Amino acid sequence: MSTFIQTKRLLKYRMGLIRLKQMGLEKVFSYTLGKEAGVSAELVRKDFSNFGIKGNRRGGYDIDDLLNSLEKIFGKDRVQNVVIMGMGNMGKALSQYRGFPDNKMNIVAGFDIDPAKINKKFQIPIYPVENLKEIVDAFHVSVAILAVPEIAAQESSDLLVRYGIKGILNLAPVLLKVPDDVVVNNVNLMVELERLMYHSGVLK
Amino acid sequence: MSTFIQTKRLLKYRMGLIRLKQMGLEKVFSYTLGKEAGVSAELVRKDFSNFGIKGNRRGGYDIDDLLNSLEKIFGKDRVQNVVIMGMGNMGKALSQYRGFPDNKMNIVAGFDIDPAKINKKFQIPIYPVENLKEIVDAFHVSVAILAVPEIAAQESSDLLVRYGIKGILNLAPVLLKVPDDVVVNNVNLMVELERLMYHSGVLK
DNA sequence: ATTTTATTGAGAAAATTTTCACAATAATAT
DNA sequence: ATATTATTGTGAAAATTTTCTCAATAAAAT
Ligand SMILES: NC(=O)c1ccc[n+]([C@@H]2O[C@H](COP(=O)([O-])OP(=O)(O)OC[C@H]3O[C@@H](n4cnc5c(N)ncnc54)[C@H](O)[C@@H]3O)[C@@H](O)[C@H]2O)c1
Ligand SMILES: NC(=O)c1ccc[n+]([C@@H]2O[C@H](COP(=O)([O-])OP(=O)(O)OC[C@H]3O[C@@H](n4cnc5c(N)ncnc54)[C@H](O)[C@@H]3O)[C@@H](O)[C@H]2O)c1
Repeated sequence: MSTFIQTKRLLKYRMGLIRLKQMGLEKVFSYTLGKEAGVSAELVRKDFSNFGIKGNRRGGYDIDDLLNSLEKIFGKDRVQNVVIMGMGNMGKALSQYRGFPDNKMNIVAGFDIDPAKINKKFQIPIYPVENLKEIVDAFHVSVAILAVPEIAAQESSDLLVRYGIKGILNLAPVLLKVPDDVVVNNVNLMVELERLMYHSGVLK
Repeated sequence: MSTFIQTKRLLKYRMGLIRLKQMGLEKVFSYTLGKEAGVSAELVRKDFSNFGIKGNRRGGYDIDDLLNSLEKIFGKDRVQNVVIMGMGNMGKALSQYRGFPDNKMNIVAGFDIDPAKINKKFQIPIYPVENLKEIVDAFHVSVAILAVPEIAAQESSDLLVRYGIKGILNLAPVLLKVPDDVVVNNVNLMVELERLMYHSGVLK
């Protein structure tokens, strides 16, 4: 029913709705929102229907109602604490991203094994990995962003799992072995760039 | 036939094969590679079959042969030049990523409208956007990474398209309007983190 | 009030993706 | 040499996702 791919679209609708609302709109039709999110109108309606979200026949959907429904589904009523493992180029960039706090995702701390990276006055505090348990417990963190080098990814993942992390956004180009109750979402920017080259026909 | 989703898997196989080769292996079975890439053995075989890649019945696949086939498909015989538009946190992090040159993707330049960002001695040269055409022509660039703020994304995209870019890896959380002959690959890290939270059940 | 119109909601159909099942066959064992 | 075994390759089946269709219906027009 609620597949991995569907949630991606729902979150895109949410983004689109926020944008449309900022533009002063109050109502939206499946067709409009579909265009905003790059999806067919039928699929927009089917997605909402699957999640029990109702519109008004002929009237379209009320943007505020839709946003409320979506924000209930995606827990936007509560701030979610997140940690970053590996404060190199990627980790640092992500730690400064305004989009996260704007969306109730609060990066509480970064961790690194490199002593030179620790305690550098930064957007967020950076600790040695020894402090992981302490912070995870104190802030009730259950989600982490993994931004360590490929070679260290599995061992870092094991550490995160040991201290109770249940979701890992993995930026390292490796498949992590985790227990069944832990979810990994892999984002591989190299693969995305390679795919783009292939599909844009520049490799011919 | 060659869908968007399939290329993602092929590139994961490629990554897995490189890793297995580094570990000293010379042959691989669909089952092994599938485990490495998080895919069923049948699907591995079907994917290869669809792209006309052959193994040896009972003997499995020869890793070097497979890599050759894949590198032919993904043009790894030639270096591809890429530019980055927007040299803020994200753009800078990406410009320093070793993985790109290691995979024959050569980041030739970054562009920014902020004068303070220009010509700072950096991994790669950073130019004002006025120099875009010149660099794109000189280096025959057809693919760009877009890392400007959401508000500037469409206008930057228009500029890239005007000067002949055919593929855009878009990190900004907006859907770009581009002509039919231009391909956009959207990577939205916020959506990926939100999705992870949803699917790891931490929002309940 | 009644008719017309635009849009949702959902079941059915189509398309796509994944798995199943097994014949073909190459390597190994007897 | 022959039999056994493991693995590929691929059509067929199953599952999933997307599109098609159209009845239901709320808003707007008459
Ligand atoms: N930089 C990019 O643009 C980019 C793009 C795509 C993917 N990635 C991937 O993201 C990951 C991070 O890339 P990066 O460029 O930030 O690398 P980086 O080398 O700049 O940073 C890695 C950081 O991790 C730390 N680290 C190493 N081992 C650790 C451990 N066991 N525990 C905690 N910290 C540890 C290092 O000290 C360093 O600070 C890599 O896996 C890379 O492949 C990066
Ligand atoms: N930083 C992150 O971790 C992160 C994560 C996810 C998504 N993103 C997205 O990536 C994009 C870049 O994020 P960032 O954090 O690097 O932002 P940033 O503000 O650090 O950098 C943006 C850069 O773009 C430049 N710029 C602005 N308008 C421009 C224009 N018209 N032409 C050329 N350059 C221009 C700015 O001068 C700045 O240097 C944003 O769209 C953001 O939403 C960033």
